[in-house]
Amino acid sequence: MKSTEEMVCIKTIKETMDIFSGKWAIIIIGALHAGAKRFNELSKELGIRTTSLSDALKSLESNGIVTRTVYPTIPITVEYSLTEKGSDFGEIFLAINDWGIRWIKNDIDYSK
Amino acid sequence: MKSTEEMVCIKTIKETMDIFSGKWAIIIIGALHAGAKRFNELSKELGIRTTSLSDALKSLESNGIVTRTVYPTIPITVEYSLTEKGSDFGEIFLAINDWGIRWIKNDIDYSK
DNA sequence: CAGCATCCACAAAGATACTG
DNA sequence: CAGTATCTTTGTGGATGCTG
Repeated sequence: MKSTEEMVCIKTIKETMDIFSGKWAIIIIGALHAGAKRFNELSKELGIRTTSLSDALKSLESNGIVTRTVYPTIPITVEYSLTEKGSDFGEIFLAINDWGIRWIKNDIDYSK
Repeated sequence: MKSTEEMVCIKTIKETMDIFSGKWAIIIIGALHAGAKRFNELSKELGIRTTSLSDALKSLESNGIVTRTVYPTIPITVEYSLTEKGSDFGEIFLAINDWGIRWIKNDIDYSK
C-alpha cells in the first residue's frame, strides 16, 4: 500500500502516536529491533529506571507491539521481543534514525 | 543514504525524538505537509488550544522544522510552513500514517 | 487574527527501597 | 533476575481571559 496525500488521516496519526507516546516507547522498539533482549539488559543499555521500563513494556505489550517470554530458570529470565506489528514499526524507526543522521549534528558512535 | 542495523544509534534517536516529543509536533507537521497554514487554521483543524499550539510552533521553529511568515495585513496574517528539514520529516509522517492504516482498526475517513 | 499571561490538573518519569 | 511499592518531582497540556 502506498501513501498518498489523500490517504493521510489525522485521526489515524493521533491514535498511532498515542501508542508510541511517552519518552521510551520508540527507543525500546529500536533496541529490540536488533533482537530480543532481557529486562535488565534494556534497563542498562537505555539508561532507564526499572519503574519506567516496566510501565513502558506493559503498555507496548498491551498494544501488541512486544511479546514477553518467561524462561523458568533460577533466577527467572524474561525476554522481550517485537511482534510482527512491532517489527513492522521498525521501518518507521529506521526512517527516524536516518532523519536524525541527516539533520542532527552530533558525534555519532554507531556502536552505541 | 540507506539504513543498516549497524548504523542505528540510540543517541541520535533520543535527540531526534526530543524534537518531536509532545502531543502535537508530529500532528502539526502532518497538517503542514499538505501546505502552508495559518495559526487559527491549525488551531481549528487540529482541535488544539492556542497556548499549546503557540508553544509547539515555537519549539518547531527553533529546531528549524517550520518557518513563520508574517504578512502585514490588517489584521495581521501569519503563515506557517515546513522547512526543507521539516518537509524531509514528511517521509516519516507518511510511514507512521501507513503503519496506522495497516494496524489501527477504526473507521477511517480519509477526508479528515 | 494571532497570539501571551496566568493558573490549574494530571500524567509521566525519577529516586529509593524492597520482594519472589 | 525481574520486577513492585511508594513518594516526589517535573512537564505538558487544558481553561479562561486579555491585547496589539
